[in-house]
Amino acid sequence: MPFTYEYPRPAVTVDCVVFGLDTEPQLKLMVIQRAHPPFAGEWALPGGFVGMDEDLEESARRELKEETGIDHIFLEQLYTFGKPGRDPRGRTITVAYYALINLSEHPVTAASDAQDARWFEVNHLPKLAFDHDQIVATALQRLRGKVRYQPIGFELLPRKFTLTQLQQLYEIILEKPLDKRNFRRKILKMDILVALEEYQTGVPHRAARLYQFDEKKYQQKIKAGFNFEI
Amino acid sequence: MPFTYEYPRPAVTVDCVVFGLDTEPQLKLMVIQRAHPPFAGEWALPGGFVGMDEDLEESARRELKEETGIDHIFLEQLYTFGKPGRDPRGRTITVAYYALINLSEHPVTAASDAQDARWFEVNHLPKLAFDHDQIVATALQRLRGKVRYQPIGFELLPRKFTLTQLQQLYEIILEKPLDKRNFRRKILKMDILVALEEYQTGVPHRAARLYQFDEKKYQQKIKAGFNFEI
DNA sequence: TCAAAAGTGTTGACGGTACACCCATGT
DNA sequence: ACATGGGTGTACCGTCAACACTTTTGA
Repeated sequence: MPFTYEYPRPAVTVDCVVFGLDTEPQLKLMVIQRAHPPFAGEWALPGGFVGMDEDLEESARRELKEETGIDHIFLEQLYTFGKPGRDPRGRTITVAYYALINLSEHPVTAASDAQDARWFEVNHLPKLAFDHDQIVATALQRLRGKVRYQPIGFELLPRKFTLTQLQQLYEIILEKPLDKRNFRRKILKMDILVALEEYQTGVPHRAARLYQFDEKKYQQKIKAGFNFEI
Repeated sequence: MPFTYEYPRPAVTVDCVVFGLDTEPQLKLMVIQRAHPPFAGEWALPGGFVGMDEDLEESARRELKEETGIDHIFLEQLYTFGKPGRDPRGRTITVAYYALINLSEHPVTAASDAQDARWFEVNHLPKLAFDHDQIVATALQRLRGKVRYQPIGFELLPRKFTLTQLQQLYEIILEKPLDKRNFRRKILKMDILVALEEYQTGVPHRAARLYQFDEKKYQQKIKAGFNFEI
């Protein structure tokens, strides 16, 4: 191999901040219990070393699948953390990703490097290994910022959802109440949802209409200069 | 060292996308001519390998200083690129940063690994080494997105500037004309600029008033819920 | 029939946009 | 005096925020 670089290298890992929305409704975070040192037995973000022939995102998806069973979800690069000393094994740089998932449609199974994989309410997280607290804080900040300008909130809901579910999602993430009538008017006016001829079932009150996010229509509108904003 | 990880590791580099605003006015990009293989003699972003005991941002600032003489500027992490094959020397992951600078206040001097360091108009860039075209494209996208919601544009101007300069800055970055009266009203209404009792000099027409960005006031307003938006 | 959430309109305030002329200065 | 950019106000329209009651359904 030409021009090979012969100096010591940092190790490179990926970590995944996976947010899920529970039915209560609450914003939750997926954490695993580490099976191996360092920090064996402690809670941490799913993640691991990047393979030599693996793209970064591919790596993140693989680790997530191996450690939690979660697959095929919205995943985006978040930030790269590399402060010397953040890993007791020696210099380690981690490329963090964040993911959004609908809790009810994705059962979780601990596997491989993890003894256990569990959802925790984001406001009641256990102490996390490494600098994972900081990574989660960064991810939350990103989520709060991004959810207002891009329609990523739908990733947290089931494919068919009610307007009240959607509103609660924004209320939880943005941590402030929204006006029902104004919210509905605004979101429907965007014309990126399809109203289904289907309704909630099993609720002890009037059943709400179900909606779906129309990705195609959204992409068309984007091209025409449309700006999503809550 | 406990738990040392003994598998092969990717190399890790940093690269800097440095934007500058010229007086013409034009948005420019700093590129260097590589002194060493691979791609010796070709144009590329300033950057290099991360030291084993160096934080990532520190590393980016060091490389920038070494290769271009530029120092003490606005610099933020952009994105991490790690597709296998992006560097002919073998697996290399690069953490890209972007920087904003006022051209007139920062003279440039090629040094160290670089034979030459130069500003190119962003719409007329030479072919760049590695995947640096893609990194620049990502940085431009980020700049266009961010400049509207955060007062980072001031980093591109001299400390004292006219409202017309500020407007032109936004017109160049956002690639669309803005209405003079509306722009002025909007920016002054924000109350984050201080109007100086100083004026342009050496212009063959009425001299414009100079303004300064008031960082302190801005931070105060942010805490009080203010949102910057152009 | 009661409890619980679904669904629906109007008004007033504010901010955005469009638009044209006089002023100050240096040559 | 002329050329060049500096600097200013108003009217219209659309969007946002505030606000309360009736309807539907299951228990």
